Amino acid sequence: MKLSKKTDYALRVLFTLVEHHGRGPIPIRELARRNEVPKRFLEHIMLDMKAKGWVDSLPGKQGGYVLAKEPSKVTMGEVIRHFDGILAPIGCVSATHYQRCSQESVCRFRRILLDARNYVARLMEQATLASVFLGAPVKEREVFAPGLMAGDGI
Amino acid sequence: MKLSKKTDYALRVLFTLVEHHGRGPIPIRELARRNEVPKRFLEHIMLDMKAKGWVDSLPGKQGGYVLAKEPSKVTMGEVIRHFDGILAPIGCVSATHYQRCSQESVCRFRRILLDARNYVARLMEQATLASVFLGAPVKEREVFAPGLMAGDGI
DNA sequence: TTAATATACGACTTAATTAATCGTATATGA
DNA sequence: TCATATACGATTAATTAAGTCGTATATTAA
Repeated sequence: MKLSKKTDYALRVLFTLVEHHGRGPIPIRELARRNEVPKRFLEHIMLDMKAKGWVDSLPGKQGGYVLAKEPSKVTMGEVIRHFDGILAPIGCVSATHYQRCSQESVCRFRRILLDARNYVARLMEQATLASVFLGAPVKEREVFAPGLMAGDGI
Repeated sequence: MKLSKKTDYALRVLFTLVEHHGRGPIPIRELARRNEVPKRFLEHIMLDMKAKGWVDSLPGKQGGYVLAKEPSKVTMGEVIRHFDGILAPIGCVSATHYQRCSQESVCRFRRILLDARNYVARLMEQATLASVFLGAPVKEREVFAPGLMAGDGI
């Protein structure tokens, strides 16, 4: 699950819209500036998200983009899947983009990749914009040091 | 963590060598055939793995490749990191290839990506060729159905 | 009504990465 | 000494990611 820039940008903007939810539209110019996303590139991303029904647009003066769904009704899994296509590390363990591999019956490492995909998929599918927004940004002191893992107190 | 073909091929071959460990060299031709890997492409992969000290080569008749380390001394994490460079879904939560992101202090989803990277990194770092080899191939009945997750009885 | 300010959207470009292939040199041992 | 291996740099082909550009259209505040 390598995140593309597109997905990264989309998520940044979505959380900006969540933060502003119910307080009118934000123009692309502003969304691009606040999240350090190339404006012309963001146009396509927003259009794409509008088609998915996640955001809505209002043209003209005072126009811009608003969230079209409740933050609790959109998951990170949906967003990542839409832009990157796959959550799994390899096609043969993907639920949504399964691709048969000739080695499946003898493959020794498929099981562990399945484990990885299951954890990540469950994590991302239960992560709504609302629930993730509430979990505040990671403070400096909380960040891992190399070798320090989840469960070690983070 | 999207696995490249190169990593996939490398792992396939490594497990073939684990299976054959202590019973002499296997020529590339055979490694390529058994694992459905393009032979000329595999040459580079083997060379690369030789440089890493994971395999060793014997030229001439009866030559080929053998495992150069004990299967318990090589982890899947090392192999994936070597060929794909990064285990984390994004640079800002990578321990080995950390890349600062200007949005870090305000990013809402960094925490959850860190969670994903921590689980996967720990899983792959503890997965030695030996331990993974012992966990037999996944049988058909054990494979997920869409929606069925780890912990649901798999 | 019109000028300013938005989004809409296809076409195009550029850069990077991935996944190879090819030719040839060199080492080994039966 | 010849058949059979690996060694290894050069090159290419295909795909994807990332971003730019021109222009059309909708809205509304003055």
